[in-house]
Amino acid sequence: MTTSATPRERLLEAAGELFHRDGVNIGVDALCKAAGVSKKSMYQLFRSKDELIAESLASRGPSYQALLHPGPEDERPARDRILTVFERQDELVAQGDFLGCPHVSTAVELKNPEHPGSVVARHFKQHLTDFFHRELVKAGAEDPGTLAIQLTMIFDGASARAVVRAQNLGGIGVLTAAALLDAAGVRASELAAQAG
Amino acid sequence: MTTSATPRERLLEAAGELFHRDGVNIGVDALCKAAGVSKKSMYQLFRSKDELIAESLASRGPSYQALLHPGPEDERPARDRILTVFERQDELVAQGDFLGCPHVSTAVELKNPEHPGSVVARHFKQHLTDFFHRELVKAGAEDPGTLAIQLTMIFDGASARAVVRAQNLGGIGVLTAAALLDAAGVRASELAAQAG
DNA sequence: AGGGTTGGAAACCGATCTGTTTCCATGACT
DNA sequence: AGTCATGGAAACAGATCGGTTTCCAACCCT
Repeated sequence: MTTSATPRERLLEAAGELFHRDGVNIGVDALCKAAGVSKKSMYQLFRSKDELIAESLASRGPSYQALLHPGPEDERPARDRILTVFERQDELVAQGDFLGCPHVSTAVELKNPEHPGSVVARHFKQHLTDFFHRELVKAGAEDPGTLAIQLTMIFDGASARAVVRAQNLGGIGVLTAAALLDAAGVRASELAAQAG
Repeated sequence: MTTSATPRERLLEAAGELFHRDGVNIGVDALCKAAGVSKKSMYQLFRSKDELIAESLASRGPSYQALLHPGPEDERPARDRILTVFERQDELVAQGDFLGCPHVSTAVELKNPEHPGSVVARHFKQHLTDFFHRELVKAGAEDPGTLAIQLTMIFDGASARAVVRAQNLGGIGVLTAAALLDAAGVRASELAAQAG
């Protein structure tokens, strides 16, 4: 029985997992059953299924981000902090239970870019790009704006490969991100140029 | 009325479009209505909706490929032929009616990698990788296998950006692919080393 | 013109969808 | 102990799902 935490938390947790595993077309009945919450309660806590989609995606954002990003206690150079994201992603893919980035998958399934869930997905991608951008500025990269977008693109490309189960060379994301950083002059030996 | 071509062709055409635009969860009724074909005929021509998904995806593969790949009459160096794929993709994205790679979207929605539609998607991605590989071998690249996969990954990453409507720098795919080719020594000035 | 095949329109099946409602068991507060 | 709010179980509504079947109009060939 899943009777810990509040009904709202249980719903967000179950929704986050089931929407990702089975797609956003999973029924509300199955969702509520998994959460141990009645439909009545669900519709008191959320206006609609669409709102639950968006809120569950948003609620899992921080933990997903924490899983990928290096913490502030990691004081290695920006280049290593950036590559950490791709290393962690590769680990998830290697574990075999990686179903693609939940935000991208949800946006793909929803189709409508105005859907609240698509908006959340877009914001999450922006957060990732912003992280890359901050680190690239620290590293003194020449065009951090473009490079940050390129890195995000590689991240999503690596996700897509996992989804279609394309032949996977382990570490292809790290390898490609590193190649781009090299090309941009953000080398391993580069000193972090703090502007603080 | 859509009464040209055979019912089978009309179905494949409508299915290819509607599955892509509305997702694979669109109903068989809507599909048949769009194709001007009865459900009875549909189920005489295809064993199930799942088979129709796979066959419509497969049937649109060649034209999608022709849209992206340079033809054999394009005798420019391999590097240019490779970049053509990304240029054409950028054009599609810029037109605004780009909903992501149909193969990746379908695989994302189906979840099950054993689904016949997912198998078709995987094969399509392999074809793209194979094209890159052939060109890279022609260009004498050092590690064509890895680089071909990296290019495919960039292709899918660029698709994902379009789907989530992330901030789009025009030509980010071309730019990134070119950077990778540069890093691998497949330069614009490189002479094609035909092994024929 | 007449016989036979093709294929569309639509009813039908049971299951499931989102969302609402009713009913009742439980637990907290006084 | 008695009142009251919380929330789960489940029936319900109307629509739609994938898939099957019936019926009939339109065409083919001789």
